[in-house]
Amino acid sequence: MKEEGCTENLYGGLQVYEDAARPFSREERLRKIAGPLLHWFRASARVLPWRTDPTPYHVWVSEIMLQQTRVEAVKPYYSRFMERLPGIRELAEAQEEELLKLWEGLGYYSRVRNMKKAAEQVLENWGGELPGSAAGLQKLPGIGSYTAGAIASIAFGLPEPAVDGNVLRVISRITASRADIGEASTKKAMEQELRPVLENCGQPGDLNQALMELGATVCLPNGAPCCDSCPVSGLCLAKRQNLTEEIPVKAPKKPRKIEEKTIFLVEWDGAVLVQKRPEKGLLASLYEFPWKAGKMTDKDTKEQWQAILGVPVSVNPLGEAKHIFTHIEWRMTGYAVVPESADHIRPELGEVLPEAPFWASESEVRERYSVPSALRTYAKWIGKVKKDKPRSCYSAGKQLL
DNA sequence: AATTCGGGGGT
DNA sequence: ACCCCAGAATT
Repeated sequence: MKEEGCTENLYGGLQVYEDAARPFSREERLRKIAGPLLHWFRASARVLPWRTDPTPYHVWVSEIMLQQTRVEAVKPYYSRFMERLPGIRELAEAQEEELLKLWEGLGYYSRVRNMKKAAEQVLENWGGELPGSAAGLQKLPGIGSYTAGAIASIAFGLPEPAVDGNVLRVISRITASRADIGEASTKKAMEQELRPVLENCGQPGDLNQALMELGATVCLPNGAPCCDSCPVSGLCLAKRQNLTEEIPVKAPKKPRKIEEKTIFLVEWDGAVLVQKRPEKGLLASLYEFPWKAGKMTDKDTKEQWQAILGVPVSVNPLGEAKHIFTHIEWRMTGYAVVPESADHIRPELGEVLPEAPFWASESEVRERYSVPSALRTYAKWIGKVKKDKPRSCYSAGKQLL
């Protein structure tokens, strides 16, 4: 019977079985997965942009982008990034604003800020080349135990573990471990267990990638593995004991905080008001539209902006939007605000608003300023709000004409 | 040991 | 809704 949600490419290569009467020890089991996994990986590895020429820089950039991010999402970002910043020096010398624009939409923006810092340190302390050891790599900002192991093994051929979410799931299932994969101690123990396996496999970079590739394409999460396609199913204790639904074990996460906000798209003469977010915290240093906590009415909005700008304004509703972060949920209400008169408009808003919003053209917002995806629903209205249209043109964020 | 960092796709 | 993702830094 075909496994639900799986493709039908059954694995027909090298497979290892064990005598049920004399099961392998935990150590033996892990040692024996290397051969089949390497064989499988060479035959079926996905072709990925960062695999064609795995220099330390290429592997580094790809691994940072891939942190908590799917391969498919990374591909276009990686290509554009490499085109613009082909080496460590270019990265170190790039402006933060341009880096954030290259990262726009990818999320976890401290990743790219840390990468610039690390590039500066590499020029300063390592002669412009990434350190060739896991310990040296891990001293750099943004490189933790996983990424250090990934670069060390893939780019330098060193037998270092690279334990990510995929590997935690794959190894937990193969060994039928019920240890909570959310615990740091579980990850640490797994890294130590994998060391001798990597030291004896001959191709540590490929084995690390094979473990991840297996997790991403075959040993899928949420109790939906494709065991018929798995090169190590004969060695997998979770499969034999029918525990693939139960393993891996992970503690539940706490609920999100809900924040209500009202977003203002203030447009005048082909420009829109934007402001820079604080340098620390959520979406640090990205650009946003002026906003206020809570859900405001159009009447409140009109009064507020007439007071701020010093001229009469018209207000059109842009509808509601929701954006879900890992730990916060924004529930937004948007309004387009358009001054009725171009005369006597207050040009410098830093005097009246602490966030100091400024006027930016539509093309500047598109090409220069990094705006978080959370605001995409409202950003797409830039340049489409015409004050000569009657307000009935807009209803619940949808253009009726 | 917990919390804080984004965003998107699959179920 | 809830899950997860080639995690790391900070508290």
